[in-house]
Amino acid sequence: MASIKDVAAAAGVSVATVSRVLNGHPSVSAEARARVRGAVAELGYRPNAVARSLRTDQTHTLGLVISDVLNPYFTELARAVEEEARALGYSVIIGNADERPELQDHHVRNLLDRRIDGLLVSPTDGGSPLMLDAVRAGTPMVFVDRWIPGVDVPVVRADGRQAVRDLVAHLYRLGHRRLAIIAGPAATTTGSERVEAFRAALAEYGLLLPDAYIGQGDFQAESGRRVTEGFLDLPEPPEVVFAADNLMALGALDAVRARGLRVPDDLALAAFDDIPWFVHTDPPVTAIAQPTGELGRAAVRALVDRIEGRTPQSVTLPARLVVRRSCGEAAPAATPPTQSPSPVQRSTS
Amino acid sequence: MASIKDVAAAAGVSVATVSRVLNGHPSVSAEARARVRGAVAELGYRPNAVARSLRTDQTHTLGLVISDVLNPYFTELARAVEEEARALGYSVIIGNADERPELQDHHVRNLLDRRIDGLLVSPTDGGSPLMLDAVRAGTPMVFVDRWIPGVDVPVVRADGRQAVRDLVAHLYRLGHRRLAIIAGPAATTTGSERVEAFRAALAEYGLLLPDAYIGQGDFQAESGRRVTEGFLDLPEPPEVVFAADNLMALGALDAVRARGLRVPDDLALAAFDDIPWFVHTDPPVTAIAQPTGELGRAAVRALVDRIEGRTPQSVTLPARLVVRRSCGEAAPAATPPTQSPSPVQRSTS
DNA sequence: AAGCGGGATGTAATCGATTCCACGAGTTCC
DNA sequence: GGAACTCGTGGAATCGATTACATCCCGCTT
Repeated sequence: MASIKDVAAAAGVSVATVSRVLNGHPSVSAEARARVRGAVAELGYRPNAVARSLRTDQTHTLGLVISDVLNPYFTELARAVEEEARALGYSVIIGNADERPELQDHHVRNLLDRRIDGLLVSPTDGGSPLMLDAVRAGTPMVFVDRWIPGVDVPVVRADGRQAVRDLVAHLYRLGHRRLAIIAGPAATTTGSERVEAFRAALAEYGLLLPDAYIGQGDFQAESGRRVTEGFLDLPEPPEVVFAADNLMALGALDAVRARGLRVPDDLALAAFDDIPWFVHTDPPVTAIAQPTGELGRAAVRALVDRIEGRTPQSVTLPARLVVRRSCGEAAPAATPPTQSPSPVQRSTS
Repeated sequence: MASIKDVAAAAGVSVATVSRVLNGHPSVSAEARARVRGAVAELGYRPNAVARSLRTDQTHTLGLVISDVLNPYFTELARAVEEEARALGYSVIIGNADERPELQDHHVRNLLDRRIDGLLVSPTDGGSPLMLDAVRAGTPMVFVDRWIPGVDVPVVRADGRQAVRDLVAHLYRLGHRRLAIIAGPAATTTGSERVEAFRAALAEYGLLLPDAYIGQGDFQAESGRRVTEGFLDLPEPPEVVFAADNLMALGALDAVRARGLRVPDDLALAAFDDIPWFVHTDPPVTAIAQPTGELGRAAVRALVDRIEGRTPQSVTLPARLVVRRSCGEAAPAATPPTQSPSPVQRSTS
């Protein structure tokens, strides 16, 4: 592969001049510039990004460590991140932690070794020493979706509290009183926060969230199935389960169906994270939608601000409730069969 | 950040010795080895992958350019690729082409600039000069899922012909005679092949595939919707639509539902690519499942073989039909409600 | 005792870029 | 006319690793 030396030789100039042409440095004669351009085209020369990075100590690359690529929420996030990064002149390397802390560490280490300019993380746990060291060492970092308390890193996330309150209002109105939740890992902020928001919303209606109605999941479909089976085996099963993410909701659907029961008649279902498929499941699933794309873009902007010496801002955006049919019909009104009439907000996807 | 020089200084040896310890070179005394190890630990030293790559001309990185991250098929593929690569000591950089040739070129160029060791591509089109040049220049490359005819690059893919034949047999048995297809872009192999396989299978039953029953899609949901609407507006609409990928099937579902019609009564539906959600849609969707994980792993093995000087093999694995309820019930037998009795193969997911 | 072999180590070249500094030629200004 | 500048250019140092080659030392053979 042609190097800058070959170009210099072909153009009859020094490598310094070639470099100047390539980087748009003003102090090059029009004639030299033309000769270099010609040589570049002729040789099909492309600068070696590895060499350039070594010299400049910049890779123009962002690392993104997400918890699970198979989760549509995270792929949508990843897509938005990549788009915004590209627009700002950065590439993105994605690491999939698969909800496993040791895999997360593997990717963080790998990305750090590659000297990425900054790191976007949605932590699967309370934070390994590795990540904390990186922060302390000054690696530009931003948390997306989940974060680690007590660490001085900007956080870009959605606040679901109001939406959870709307959800509980919706459920209460439909007559449900025994409400259960499939929680995410307590080590994640999204895991514990969603339970607390749910509990607080229930309290407003004088309802309690007994321990038996808190199932411990891990954000994967299988755990949703397992927890739901546990709920159904209870002497007094809940009337509703609220899954803290879309994959556990999928597992819950599996479990209900495997018993020959039906949603919402035998058990109502709601989920955190809205995805396109929820419109077409049987029944369509009521969900809390995050502004995923906006979150991804805001996170990139914050990280790039930090990298380029500006002051990054934490960002919190509201999530919103999207009512469908998985919790029961509010009123048998004359609406299209896809959507349910909603006092709160109507599904539009 | 500490460099090899700092380690050398701290350990009281030369950088050459440090390098030898790091790379497991035998000719280092136990004592020097221990001192270097100590210095490495104390300084928290990590080798700079950028510098190492420049010198060795190896990045231990694979590029993966996929057509669409939002398509669950490709995320599953990406996940398998990353896993296998990691097991073999490589990292993966994913580029999302979003079915747009110019974006694909952007990512190929970017990956090449980064001097990745090899490239895994699922081309969105017939192949840009850039990609063809890269092949000619000797960049190790393997095509996954889709490929470019006439280019000497190993291909790892699924053969859906038998499964399509099984699907048509299934449809014929259910009494359907007017079958339509939502095709992918003709520039992609999967786009044209699936149409041909479908046409050939129809021919075995003496059925024709008229032009009006071939809708031109682009593997995105929106095109599935548009094409399906076109089908429904025909004087003689088809009884079945076969979507060439899962996203177009989602669009087709949208279109049918928007008209207040029902699957399979008003229009039956089948899709290429099976995904977990198809079990829970209303109705569950009959699909052709590819051995996605196996494809991803085989592709990585082929690419790494090529990179490490062995001879890579093309691989073709069979796809299989998974019958659910979206084409109608074969026979009202006493089976669980989730699954339909199938003469061919039963859904197990 | 001289010579040889081999293990441990260091010196320095190298990968492909960027960039500081020096130099020569041409301008401008007094 | 000469000092001071500007502009275009090239030489060479540098980033952080790897590795060929040279050197030194120790022990063994003949």
